[in-house]
Amino acid sequence: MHSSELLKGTLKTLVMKVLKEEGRMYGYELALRVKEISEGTIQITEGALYPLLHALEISGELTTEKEMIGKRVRKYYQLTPQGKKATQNRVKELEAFIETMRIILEWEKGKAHAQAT
Amino acid sequence: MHSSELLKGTLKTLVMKVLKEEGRMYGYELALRVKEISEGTIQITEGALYPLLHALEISGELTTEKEMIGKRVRKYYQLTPQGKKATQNRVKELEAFIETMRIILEWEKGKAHAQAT
DNA sequence: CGTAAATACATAATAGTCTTATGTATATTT
DNA sequence: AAATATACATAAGACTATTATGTATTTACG
Repeated sequence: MHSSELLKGTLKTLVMKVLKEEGRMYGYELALRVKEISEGTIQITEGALYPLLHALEISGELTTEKEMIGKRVRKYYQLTPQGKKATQNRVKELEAFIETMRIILEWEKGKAHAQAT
Repeated sequence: MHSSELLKGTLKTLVMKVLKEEGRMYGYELALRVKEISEGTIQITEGALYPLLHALEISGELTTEKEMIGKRVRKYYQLTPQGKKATQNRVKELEAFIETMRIILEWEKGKAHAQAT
């Protein structure tokens, strides 16, 4: 289980990335999938997930559809074209950030590091 | 320049890591070094840096020494043994988290990914 | 020489993001 | 029958960073 403070700032990107790959998901499913892919190390809490999804809907990055499963409402989310573009940009940004993190974590005083070109 | 929200949660680890490598630094120097190593993409603001250093001092992870440079006070920071251990743990945690991020970013629906063993 | 930029510290107000707690309700497992 | 899982939602609170503000010295530039 990763320290939760590390998740800050990356959660939105993760959710959007998974949604982009899956195409269409409901909230609970999304949380389970992230947990599964991360091998149990990332558990999205409901208090983080639902407000995040609502915010993405308001900003036009995803649309929702309600479905009745028995007597229960299930809310499916799907990225809009705008949301897909935003996801791509966010993913690129996160990849670049991760690369920077690696450079710093591998950095040692006085040692020059090779650069990927 | 990385989106600042990504920095949340990783800043403390970065600062401690750099301090561990350098051994002894003052705040301004630390901010410049991080900027330098990250090739300008991470700029620690003063409002984040100084409170962070103060908090690390209070929790016993670093000690400070004041030096007069001309008429100006300069405050040097140095990790305590406890701080060095904490840094190692944090670095390991961040590395594991980064690995998880990579797994998710590389994950595509229906594609199984090889695992490092 | 005077002004801007850099050096060097610090803190307060504010914003953003997540956790924890709470609430509701149905479905499944033990 | 009770506990757990499913499935949504929101409010209170904590934490972390930004932006703004403040002070003061030193260096660079025109």
